[in-house]
Amino acid sequence: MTTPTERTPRRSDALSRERIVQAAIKILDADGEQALTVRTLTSHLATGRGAIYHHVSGMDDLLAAAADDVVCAVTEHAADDADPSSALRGLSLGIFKAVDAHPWVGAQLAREPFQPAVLRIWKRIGVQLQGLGVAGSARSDAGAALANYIFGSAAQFAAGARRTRNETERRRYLEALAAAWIEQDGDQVVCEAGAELADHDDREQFLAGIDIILSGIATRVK
Amino acid sequence: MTTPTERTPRRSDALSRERIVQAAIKILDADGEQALTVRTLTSHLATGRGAIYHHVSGMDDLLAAAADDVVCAVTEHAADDADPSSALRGLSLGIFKAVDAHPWVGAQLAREPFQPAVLRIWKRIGVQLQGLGVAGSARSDAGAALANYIFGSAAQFAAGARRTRNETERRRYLEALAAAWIEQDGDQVVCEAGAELADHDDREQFLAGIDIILSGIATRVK
DNA sequence: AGTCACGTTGGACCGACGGTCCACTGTGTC
DNA sequence: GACACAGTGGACCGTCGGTCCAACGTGACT
Repeated sequence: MTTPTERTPRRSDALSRERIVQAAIKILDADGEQALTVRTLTSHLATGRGAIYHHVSGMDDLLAAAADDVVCAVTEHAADDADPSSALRGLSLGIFKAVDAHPWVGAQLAREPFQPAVLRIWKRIGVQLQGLGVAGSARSDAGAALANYIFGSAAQFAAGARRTRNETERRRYLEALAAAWIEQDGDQVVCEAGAELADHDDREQFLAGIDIILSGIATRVK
Repeated sequence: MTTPTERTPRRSDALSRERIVQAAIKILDADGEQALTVRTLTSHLATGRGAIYHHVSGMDDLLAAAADDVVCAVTEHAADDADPSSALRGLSLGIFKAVDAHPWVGAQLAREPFQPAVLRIWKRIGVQLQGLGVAGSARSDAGAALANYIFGSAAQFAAGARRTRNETERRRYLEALAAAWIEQDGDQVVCEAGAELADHDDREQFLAGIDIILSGIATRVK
């Protein structure tokens, strides 16, 4: 018979949602996305399968929570004092660094539109756009342009990082790719793009894209 | 003993890579991404499992080929005669329609950076940017801005379509989502964004984003 | 016309996955 | 000291992608 008295939450050590999420992040960072299974997780936590499902509803929930944890660290520390454009650049760079350090976050951001991590980013963008004087549906449009560009880029970086783990491996991979690409399509544009592929810097290119979008927004707010 | 003579490719009917890809597209369109398994595929084709792997290296290969088939129809029919900006808008709209009709393509485009379908899009964008007078690393930057925005948007649409299959269901879902969002964060920006969420038109917003990026590119080419 | 090599087929089989279920345990409450 | 129950962990389930291999039948060669 359930008494109407307060139920104490029992002991606070041992398993908890927070500990599970942290363990998941550790596995994801160390061995990548495909390494995170319920089995590896339970073995890291030295527990059984069922216990985990008392704190987390499933893999989707866990991945969303892990991504939110990483993104939260970025958005919280984002500077508000700078002017809105700088703040948006800073936010973007922060997300880039986070995805660079945790490639699985990039894939996760593109996977599910209304997960906490994504909403967090939308909100930060929205606040800064307001500071920029953009409002109404123009703000939605501008926010979507920035957010979807960021998510798209993040997904591409994540997929790239999944293939190559260090810089020389990456360069070799891109060169081979460009060569194969040029071979099967000798178009001039393809040749030029292939030539630049191996040389380009992901970070610089990503930030250049942010600047392009900010310029485009600026031309409409006047 | 392998004779040095030409080997004829045997009969041309029966199973083929093309037939397998078409069957996969039919399944993906009818029942979504998670419905495409090697088992459903073999049952649709009335064959066994091993036969499929003689024509397709695995699920990744199959999904990439299916996406390429859809994207190819878009890029081939894209108009070249219009001015570059219109051509880029037309290409974007074509991709939007394709993703709208085949949501799984959106998820696939964001999954793997150097699959054929993605390269096809990159190339079309590159060609039109050249027509716009953008060259060198500026073209890479501008192309990345457009492409990653498109891929990010496509992934978000795909995920949205995965949840809701008709318009009223979609509206109800978005309204519930906006309400939940506003409830847990009463910020003014969040409230306004939530209010606009249910009303906005994906297609218009997507095209507005393209225009923003094109404006941004235009300010740099002068 | 007879033989035979080999590309093709399809089903048995494998290990691993996410998730459910339930008997047990150890703790805080009465 | 007895009890109730949140928390735990391992057995178990169905399904997945992928491999393997014996059987088949076509087209090429003699």
